[in-house]
Amino acid sequence: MANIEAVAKRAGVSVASVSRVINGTVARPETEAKVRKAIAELGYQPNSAARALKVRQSEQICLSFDDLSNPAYISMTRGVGRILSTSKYRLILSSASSNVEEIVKHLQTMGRGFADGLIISPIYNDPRITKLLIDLKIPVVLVGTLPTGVNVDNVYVNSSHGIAMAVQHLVETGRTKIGLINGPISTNPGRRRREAFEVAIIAAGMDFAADQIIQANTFSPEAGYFAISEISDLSKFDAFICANDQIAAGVLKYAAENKIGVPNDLAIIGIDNTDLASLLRPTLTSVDLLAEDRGEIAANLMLDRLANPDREPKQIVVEPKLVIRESTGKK
Amino acid sequence: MANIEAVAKRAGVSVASVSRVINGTVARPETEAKVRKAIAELGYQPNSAARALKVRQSEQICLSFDDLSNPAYISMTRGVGRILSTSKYRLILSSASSNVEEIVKHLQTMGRGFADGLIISPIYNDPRITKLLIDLKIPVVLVGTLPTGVNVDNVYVNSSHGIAMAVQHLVETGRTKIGLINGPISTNPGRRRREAFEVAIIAAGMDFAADQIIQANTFSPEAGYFAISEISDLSKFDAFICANDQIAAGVLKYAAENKIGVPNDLAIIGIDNTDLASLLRPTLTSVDLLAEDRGEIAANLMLDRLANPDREPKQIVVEPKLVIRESTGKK
DNA sequence: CTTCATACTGTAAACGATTACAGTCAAATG
DNA sequence: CATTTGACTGTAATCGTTTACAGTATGAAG
Repeated sequence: MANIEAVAKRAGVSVASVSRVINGTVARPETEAKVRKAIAELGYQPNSAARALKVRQSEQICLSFDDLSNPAYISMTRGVGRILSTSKYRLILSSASSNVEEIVKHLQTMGRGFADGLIISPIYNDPRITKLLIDLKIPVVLVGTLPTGVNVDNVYVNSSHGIAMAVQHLVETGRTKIGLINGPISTNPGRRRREAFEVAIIAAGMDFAADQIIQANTFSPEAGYFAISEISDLSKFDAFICANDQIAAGVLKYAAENKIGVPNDLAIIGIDNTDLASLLRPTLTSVDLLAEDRGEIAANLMLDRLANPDREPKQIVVEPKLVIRESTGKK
Repeated sequence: MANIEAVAKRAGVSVASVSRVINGTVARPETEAKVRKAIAELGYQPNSAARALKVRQSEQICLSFDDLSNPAYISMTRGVGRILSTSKYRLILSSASSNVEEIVKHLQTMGRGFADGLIISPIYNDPRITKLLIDLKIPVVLVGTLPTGVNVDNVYVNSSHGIAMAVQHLVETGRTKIGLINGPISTNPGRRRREAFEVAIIAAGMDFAADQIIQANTFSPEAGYFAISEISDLSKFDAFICANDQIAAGVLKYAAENKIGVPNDLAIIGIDNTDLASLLRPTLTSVDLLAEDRGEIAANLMLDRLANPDREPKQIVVEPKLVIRESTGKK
């Protein structure tokens, strides 16, 4: 593999001149020509690791989240990508899927010279990740609930408000027996949705009982389908709020297969307002948590922080929107 | 920022010993203890770029594709991730979305020391990408149609066969006026689907006319919806094969909104057999192109190539499966 | 013709790790 | 007690860049 010295020798110039040509600083046209010729002849490609080592920058920003299958994160990625593409930074994605240890190792590597910044949206509240976020020497932007002790730029959505809007909408359309089909309680979103639901139900003047909450064990359609199929007496409910659109899709599927009328017998609300919502039949009322916007905001926070490393960490909160569709028509 | 020398000094040992402790080679227990203490006190984290420079390995594999919104690529990513997680390599994703120049720059950087291998599934047949694939000094595995002149490991799916199966299935269920709602003809999949469709129609003993093919301008539900809405006389068709499930979802949406009975008036077949297929109403018959399997195969090819850099490039072909659901019931 | 500014160019020292090789020291052996 | 062995440890070279600084050549000005 050719290195810069080989190019310099072949072109009959110094390594400094080669470097300058590559990086677009001053050089006499004929010097530049010689260098470019040598580069072409040797098929030379500068070594990024060496450059990163020397200039202490990789010009990469790492975006990390846990669930690639969740369209909300894909939207977030799109938002981040849009902003970053206007900057000199490249976006690289690191999706864990596997165990926490691996993602920690991965992020550490990133933090040690392979990335200049980390945007992370962890769904599990794992102490190893918290520690990592504290120890990391590169700027971090966290999307979601900030763990205690972590003092970094943060953007989160007021999802409690979203759930309150959903409950209120159901009440207004005549529902009195509202359930929550939640995602895993071990996740941040799962925990928050549970809390918010209880608060919202009580605020709406209804009684809250623990069995109004059904746990799905992932945020997937299959889990939603299975969760509703396990309910012994469906007549106890006339509406479900689902922890995300994916779960809601599974619930709708179950309803379709079991001739449960939606919205007549059962109103369904999803969360995230992903593309799915308008494709399903009936179309799905959903609380838009503005994942793409949050991605954009996170990326902007990162760029701002990179340009201005010493400013105080900021917290930005996004207000959700309720998008009403067919799945919550009047009873 | 602490470096290895600072740790060595603090621990009262040499840099070599520190390095050995970090990398798990021989060291006396008390030496190791001193080093670990110093590392902890200084919050030292080894610099990955320096390591990558010296050992000429980043232990990262880059997966690159053009359309993050397409669930098929997400499945592929899952397949790649599953295999890679059993190896020492980390997976990093690079999704272009933006212009070709940027992705080329990104991939070049990867190829220059930030990644040890590149798995790429390009949908556009751009000469700059072709050139990149030829010039790149790291192993490449290409998923999809191999451009001429590129001689790398390759996995592709026999999508023509998939389309032939779809046509045949439609014929068997009594359809005689079959259309193709294709994706952009400027993409590899778009071009191949068009060709395969024509061949399959003729092979089925029917006449082929150019106006049987409708172009959607992306592979998205919106594009599918728009494409079908632009057809002046829908009665010319009793079945559509759609270039992917996303487009099919848009078509189904149009059908639902316009009281077109599926499958009675119109049979619909998607391609990719994504999660969407079983969530839509009616459920969607779809040609499974086994994206996840292709991802696994690509990752295995990469690992094999990394272990064995001199072997001849392999080509692996995957056979699609037709998954029949409600959207293609008998007329 | 000398002097000086201008415009490049080259030398060499980093950046932060890994590792071949040589050195040290204690215990085991003769 | 001298020698050998084995187990660590340290020195210094190296990976491929960038860049401060010094050097050189050219033309303009005096």
